[in-house]
This record gives sequence, C-alpha cells and structure tokens, in this order.
Amino acid sequence: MKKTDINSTEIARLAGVSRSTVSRVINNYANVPPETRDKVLKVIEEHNYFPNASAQVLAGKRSRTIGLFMIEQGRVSGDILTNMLIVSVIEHASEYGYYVLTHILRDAKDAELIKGVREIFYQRRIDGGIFIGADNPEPFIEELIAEGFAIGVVDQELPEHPEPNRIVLNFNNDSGMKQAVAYLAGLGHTNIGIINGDMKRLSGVTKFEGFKMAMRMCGLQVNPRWVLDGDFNETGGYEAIQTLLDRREDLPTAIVAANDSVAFGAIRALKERGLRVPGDISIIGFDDHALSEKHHPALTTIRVDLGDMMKRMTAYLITKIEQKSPGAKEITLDCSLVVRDSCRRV
Amino acid sequence: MKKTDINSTEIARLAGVSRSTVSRVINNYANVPPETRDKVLKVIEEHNYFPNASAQVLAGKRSRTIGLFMIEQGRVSGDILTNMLIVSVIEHASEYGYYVLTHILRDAKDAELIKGVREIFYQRRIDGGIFIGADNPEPFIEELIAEGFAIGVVDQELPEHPEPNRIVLNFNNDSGMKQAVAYLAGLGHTNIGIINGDMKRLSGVTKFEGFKMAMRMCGLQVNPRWVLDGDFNETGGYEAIQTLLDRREDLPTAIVAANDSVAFGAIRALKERGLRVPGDISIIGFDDHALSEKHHPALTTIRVDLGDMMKRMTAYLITKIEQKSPGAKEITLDCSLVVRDSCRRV
DNA sequence: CTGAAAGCGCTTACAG
DNA sequence: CTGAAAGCGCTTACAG
Repeated sequence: MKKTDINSTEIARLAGVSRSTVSRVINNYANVPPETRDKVLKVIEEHNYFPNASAQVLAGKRSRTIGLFMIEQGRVSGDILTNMLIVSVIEHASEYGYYVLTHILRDAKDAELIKGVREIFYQRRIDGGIFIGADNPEPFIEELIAEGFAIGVVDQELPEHPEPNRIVLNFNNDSGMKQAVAYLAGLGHTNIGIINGDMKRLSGVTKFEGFKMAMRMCGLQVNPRWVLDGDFNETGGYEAIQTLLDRREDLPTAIVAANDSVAFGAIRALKERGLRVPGDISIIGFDDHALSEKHHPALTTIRVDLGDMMKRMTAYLITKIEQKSPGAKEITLDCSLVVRDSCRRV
Repeated sequence: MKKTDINSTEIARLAGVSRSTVSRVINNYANVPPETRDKVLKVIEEHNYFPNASAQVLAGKRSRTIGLFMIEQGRVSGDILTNMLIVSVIEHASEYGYYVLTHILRDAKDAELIKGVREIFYQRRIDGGIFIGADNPEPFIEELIAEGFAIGVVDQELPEHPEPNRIVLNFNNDSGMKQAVAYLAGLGHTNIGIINGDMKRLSGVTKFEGFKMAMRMCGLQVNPRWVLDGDFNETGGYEAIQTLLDRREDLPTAIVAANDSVAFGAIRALKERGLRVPGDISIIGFDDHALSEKHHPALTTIRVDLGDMMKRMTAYLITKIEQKSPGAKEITLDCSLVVRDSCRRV
C-alpha cells in the first residue's frame, strides 16, 4: 500500500556520505562543513525524507510529544473553556516543535483508566504531561511525579519539598475573592452568601478561604446558612439555590459563585422560582467564561486568563523536559473584576 | 531523574523465560500455555512494566495513534463544535486503544505548516489521520492519500476511482436544504434568500446546489440579488446582511444561512439595523450549534450530528488501519429540521 | 511450546 | 571532519 519508505541509509548512499553524517546534518551538529551539509539536505529535501520518529526516540532522542490529561467527570458545562485550553496547549507546544497527545479521563478514580495514563508515560510516548481538573492531591499523579516524569498541574498545592520535575500553576483565588466581596460590599451588600466549588480541588478550598477572609476584612459576618455546597458545575449552582429556597428562610442579597457555570445554574434556579437577578439577588461569578458576556443578565465576574495559564504551562513543561530549568516551578496568576449586569446597589 | 526503566530482558529474566516468550504474552499469542502466561503476566504486573512504544513501532507494530488535523482559518465561532468534535474523536479512539495527536492548521496553504503535517505522517508518528475543514480538493491531502496513508476526510467529494485508503464522510446537504426551503415555503414564504458558505469547501457548493434545487421543487424563483456570499463564519453572515441592506432594494422575507454561525451574524446585523427576526425576516440555520437553542430568538435550523460523524469516522479509520476493511469508504449522513423561533408564517 | 538471532531505523561515542 | 560499529527495546520468522 505504501511506497517504499526511504531511510537514512538510502539518503547516505544518495548523498555519498555515511549514515553518521546524515544524522549529524539532521541533528544540526556543528562539525559538518557547509558543502557536506548542503549536499545532504538537498537529497533529504528531494526525497521527502523525514527520520522515523520511533527510531529516533529509541536511540535516545525525545519524543517531542507532551500529554494533556483532562479530568472531566462527565460535565459538559466547561465546553468552551475546555476547547480554548486544548487549543492553547496545542498551539504553544507546536511553537516549540512539540506535539500533544490529548487524553480524557472521565473518572480519575477508575483503576483501569489510571493504568491507561500510566501506560502512556511508561511506554515513553510522551516526554511529560499536563493535568487539568485533578483533586489536590491526586495519588496517581503523585506517583508519576515520584517516578521522575516531568509533570505540570493546575490547581494543586506545591508540597513542602517539591520535586524538581513538578510544575504547579494557580490563579490567585484569594485576591479574586477579595475583589468580588469588596465590590459587593461597595454596592452596599452585607448579606452575602457563597456557593462553593468542589472542595477536593484546591481552588474549591482557596476560594472559600478567600471568601471568608474577604468578608472579615470588609467587617461582614459569614452566615453559615448561606454557605452552600456545589461542585463547579451548572447543576451544582442550580441545586444549591433550590436547597436555599426550599428552606424558606431569609435570603442573602448577594451570592458569590465558585465559578461562572455555577452562577449560570444559580441564576436559572432563581429565575425559575420567580426571583430576579440582580433585582432580588445579585450574583457574581468566577472565571469569565466565554458565555458570561452574552448571558442574560451579563454576568459580573472575576476574570482569569486560562489561555495564558496554559501557554505558560506548556512553555514551562517543555523547558523542564529539555532540562533548561532546574528546580520545581510554581506560579500564581492574577485575576481581576469584570463588572457587568448581574449585581446591583442596595 | 528516572528510576531505571525495566525492559523485556529484565522481565524475561525474572520470569525465567526468553524475551520471545515475554513478547508472545504481551501480544496475546495463542501458543503460550496458561501457566507460562500467568507467570509472565505476574512479573509484568508486579514491576509496572509497559513495553516501550517506540521499540514496538520500530519492530513493526502500529503506533496506535491517529492524527486529528483541524484546519481553522483563525475563526473562533466554531468553538463549541470544535470542542465536541475533538472530544468525540479522542473518546472513540480510546475505545479502540488508540491515541489522538491533535494538530491545528491556521492556514492550509502555508508551505511550512503543510510540511509539518507531512512530517507527522512520514515520521510514522501516526497510523492514519482525519482532516476537518479542508478545501475540496486539498492538494497536500491528495498527496498523502496517494502515498498510501489511511486518511479520513469530512466534507469532500469521493473521486471517481477512489483509493482504498480514503474515507469520506458527508452530511446530506441536499436533503437538509430541501427541508429548510420546504419549511419556509410551507410558512408561506416565496421570497427566500441564501447566505452561502465557503465555496471552496464541498458543503459550500452542495448547500447552494441543494438550495436551488429545493427552490425549483417548491416552484420558487431564486432571486440572484438575494444570493449572498459568505464563508461559514459569524462575520460572513454579518457582512452579507450589511451588503444586502446597503443596497436599499427589496428584501427577502426569509433567508437560509449556510450554517448557524452565519445565521447568528446575520441576525446580529439585522437587529443592528432595526429589523426584527422573525418579525421582519425569518432566518433558518444549518448544523444546530450548541448555542442555537439559547440564542435570541432560538434558531430554527437543520440539525446535523457531528458527534456521530466523528465517531463513525474514528471507527472507520481504525478499521481501515487494521486492514479489516478493503476499499474506499463513503458515507452520507442524514440531517433534520429543528423548528424553533426564528421563522414565522407570512 | 520455546529460544537464539536478525532486524526495525536511528544516534553517538570511538577511532582515525 | 567522517565512517564503522554498538546499542536503543522490541517482534518475529526460523529451527528445534
């Protein structure tokens, strides 16, 4: 079915040199005189020759492929975010001449699926991997890091004695929450509630901690009845509001949602029960999801630059793989308030 | 940095057999007695051993990786569709034990980028590839097919003497257009316009052809002033309507858009000019984009199951790679009308 | 049923 | 500056 593949032996023969020299040309070694190099390059060009990647890797080169592992527990609400994130990693990896093997994990606790991830690393299909959506910590990721694989994680803590092959990126959720609460307080809100995210994830915890601290700084009380459980999904926000309304007690005048999807769900539930946003209750989100601007009402939220985060992550990981960076790497990125129409002055 | 990798020699030693036998166990060959197999599997299990993928490929096995090449000329409007499509391919490939190398091509005419695609194939990083968004035909894809690589393409014609390694999947745009026009005619519309897609793509052409045929079947005239150029993007729809309105001539009472993104753009332009949809002009889309339901007005459209298409494509491609299917493969999938709020009776 | 050996297509010390 | 040769870790006829 295939035309005979050409190999380095053939190129060497055609160029009148040895395979060693062909290899030196391909790998851009310094000790090849320009004439030899040009002669070889010409033959390579003419024959559409590309060295077999497996042979190169087996002989010790890198695979120039990174793994992108997305843990998505069946949710779809992250659609647009997910897409932007995948594309961001792929495009930046490609700038470094790296390829991306994307892998989706529907359940990070399923032993078979975990084995599949391990397989990708141990088979040396990839030089390193990026994990999105993992718990903090996630045992199988810890194991891979312990094995020495170069790994980047979003939304996890840096351990006390971090391995040099670990990269951790986070957003400054503390600062984000402070901005959200300060903004609401500035609008005169004192009765502020929160719908939390998934507390197994670092951002679930840091957002709640940030919220509490921010309330304290604004001289406001956290009413435990207005601290609602959620999970970072639209459904979580929807159900949190239903629970709240079913209790038929006092309502907060403003609610901070752990992210925009949660906010969408919350607003949907409020509308269904005849409450207006922001007329009756103000809602502020987190993330600045692509849909937030088009939402009715347009969602006031804390903007986070996920594209930038993935771009950095990709760059750091590749740098790490190429051993141009020594120790562990940790970065915390800023976030900022975006005012739209879902919060009102009281 | 890495613990010493274990290899098949080591496994063989520990299990007290030869590497040949280890290989036979790994590859599930029949001629290994159960006791031997179990003994070897136990050692493999215990040592977390996974055979080096490069060595396997070099020795003649498949890479179990397919390429997903997305040609996206800088547009973002396809966001949700793109995401769904990537995820669909990845998940179905994974069911067959295949990995997906995703690659984004911002410009299918850029020689450097094309070389990058060719490299992936010739380096044998992948066993086959899927192309989305290509022109019909696209020379460099034709070349890859001629080279014998297993390739699946969406939205292209099957040539007269198709190579056995070619897979072509399309939607029945003819039927879709007939449903759209028949529906509008049924609502009493006789003045129906169209905003075309990119005519370099097969669906651009077939949709327009389908439209003309459908108009004829409904006994309606195609007014050339109401045949507007577009490009499958939101902007294309927006600009088409501006051009139309700037001419200050009679307007159609209904417009068929080449896809939903185009319809969104068209509606945005109409609203900006003070025209109501469907009050003044009815608009019908094509695709049933994830946003169409949430759009104001909710978009009446022709639904197409892109997820199903990618699922089939993935399955066909892998079957082809594993040589379980002989000749070329061509499938045309149905589409169906979804009535919402963007068309009215006249 | 099983092992020894060749071979896949590269890279890279080594020697000159 | 350059070539011969070993080695990467598998698979697979081949022989028994």
